[in-house]
Amino acid sequence: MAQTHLPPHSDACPGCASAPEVAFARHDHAHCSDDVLTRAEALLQAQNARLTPVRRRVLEILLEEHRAMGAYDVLQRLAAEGFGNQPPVAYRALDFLVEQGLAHRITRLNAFAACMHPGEDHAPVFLICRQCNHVAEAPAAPVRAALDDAARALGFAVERSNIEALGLCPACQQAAA
Amino acid sequence: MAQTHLPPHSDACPGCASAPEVAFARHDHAHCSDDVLTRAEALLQAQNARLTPVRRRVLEILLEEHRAMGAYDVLQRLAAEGFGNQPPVAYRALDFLVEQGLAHRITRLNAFAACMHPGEDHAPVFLICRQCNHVAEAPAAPVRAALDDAARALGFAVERSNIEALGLCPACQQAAA
DNA sequence: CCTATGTATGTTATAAAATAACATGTCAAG
DNA sequence: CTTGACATGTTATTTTATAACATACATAGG
Repeated sequence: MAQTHLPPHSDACPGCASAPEVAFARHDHAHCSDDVLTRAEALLQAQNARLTPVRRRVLEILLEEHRAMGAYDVLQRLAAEGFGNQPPVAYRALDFLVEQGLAHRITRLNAFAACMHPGEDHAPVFLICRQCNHVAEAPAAPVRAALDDAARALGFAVERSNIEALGLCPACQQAAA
Repeated sequence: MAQTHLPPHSDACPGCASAPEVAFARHDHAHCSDDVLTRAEALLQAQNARLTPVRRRVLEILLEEHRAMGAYDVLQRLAAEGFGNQPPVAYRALDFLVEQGLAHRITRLNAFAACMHPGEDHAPVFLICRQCNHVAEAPAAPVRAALDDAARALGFAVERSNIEALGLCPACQQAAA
């Protein structure tokens, strides 16, 4: 996949940055969304793919909510805005976004989340708090590298990966102690 | 979780060993199953958990088939053998086995597979061939280590992880070329 | 300009996966 | 034996996902 040469999103957004202390913290992230949308448009143009109204709206919804959402949650919002109200409408848009690397599927939760680093070559690693259900996307280049090594040793060529960890986020660890 | 001090299964089973060339190869693996069952009994005793008939049979089925199976596939076999034929029967046994580390859930496939290394401290890494649908469980200590590092950097404590890679197995790569 | 073609959306219907809630059975400690 | 904890069985329903087909919409070639 063609990589763009924009600076990574995390460089520009203090809220979404991969700095340890904020990934699980609340923050105003309106401009993260704008940034991602701009990048998304550039990426899709490069792919000759179209960011149609439904697709765009789904991406916006995921960005606004800034959390993992089920397909039916997304669908409900779409329907409320005059788009189709049948499951395939949501699934098609979500699948498209995942296909294009603009969103991730979190299989453990049967849910989807906007990718905060579109266009950057990265393997998504999701940290899911079993207590509060918050999800953070962790920087994962080393994990992906280790995975590729392990796969290569078996002659297996990795195309896509899902790495999901279940555990306790910092806040819930404190609450537990 | 208490670790036993049995030698790892892979040391004893040439077929299931983590050696690169065999993980994706067919092999007679009857004795792998026996071995795993023996280990499972020991592990459960240590946990004060019971390997009841349904649970044992489910584990045997997963071992016999040596592939990822959907809950309803397992259920069908259970029903044919006189056990209950409603979904909860299968799900409960499968959930129990996962809980005890005797089976893994492969969320991408909505499927379950017997763990070939019960009792050893390991993170399961699954390599799923998108062509032939075969699944291999790869040795993954380094991947797990990288994941723990990434999580620790965010203050997140990993308890369980699912690492799944989609791609092409050696055979299907050859077929494609 | 138009119309053929591919692509996207809308809709109906159904399949597949998972769980809630409750009834029944089993087994071992007191 | 009986009580309590745990396991299984069963009914019903919810949640997630896709198949199949109809309609619209953009755009490249005539």
